[in-house]
Amino acid sequence: MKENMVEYFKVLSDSNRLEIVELLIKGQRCGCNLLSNLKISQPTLSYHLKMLSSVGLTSVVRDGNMINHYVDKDKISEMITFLIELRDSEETSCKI
Amino acid sequence: MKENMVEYFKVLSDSNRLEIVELLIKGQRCGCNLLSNLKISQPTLSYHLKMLSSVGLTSVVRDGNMINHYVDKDKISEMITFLIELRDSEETSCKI
DNA sequence: ATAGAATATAGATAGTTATCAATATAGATA
DNA sequence: TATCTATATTGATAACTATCTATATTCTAT
Repeated sequence: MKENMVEYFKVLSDSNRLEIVELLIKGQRCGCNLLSNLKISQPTLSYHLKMLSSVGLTSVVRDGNMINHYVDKDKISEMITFLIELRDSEETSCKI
Repeated sequence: MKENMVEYFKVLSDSNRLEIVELLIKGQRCGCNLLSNLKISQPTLSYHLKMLSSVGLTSVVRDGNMINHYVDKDKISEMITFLIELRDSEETSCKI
């Protein structure tokens, strides 16, 4: 679980990737659409999209020539759950 | 807001720092205490603690020789709020 | 004032990351 | 099949990161 979180945090710790997620969460899009909304080259976008899907935050579905990307909201929910549990850890836990 | 999030994600995207936050959230601790719970050198710990406090995720309070660190839970709450709003963004938003 | 403990800084380094230009691949369709 | 569009890969590079050892600083208490 925690190792997953480190991966998710890492992937979201780049402003271009976070922007991509913000765009995708409103509905799936192809790379060419994303490209017109970002100030990066196509290979760089491809690299970022690969990072996102490599940890499972996004998935893809082909549509003819285009490849549509979408966010797996369950992964976002996992992050939310993790952070809530982290925040609400009891102070009375064993400190060693 | 979003730039803050990128910073928070970056700081939490290292397993040692996430471990530090998990230890600190249960109650404030000094570096020497943290050190005994981690497999890193004292300077490396100092470096990580500085990263955490530089973005405001932790703060410090001196207690004699020791410096106690504690997590600012409001920052964790900010992350939770951000992720919830991200996840629940309406699909009907403008796609351009 | 000196000594000891806790913490910080400096300097070095191996590894990682984000980025690009150039090129390759894959799929659709004329 | 030839070509066009979308996407991926390669190779290069500058910048950044995590880590260490060695050393410095800071504070407390003797």
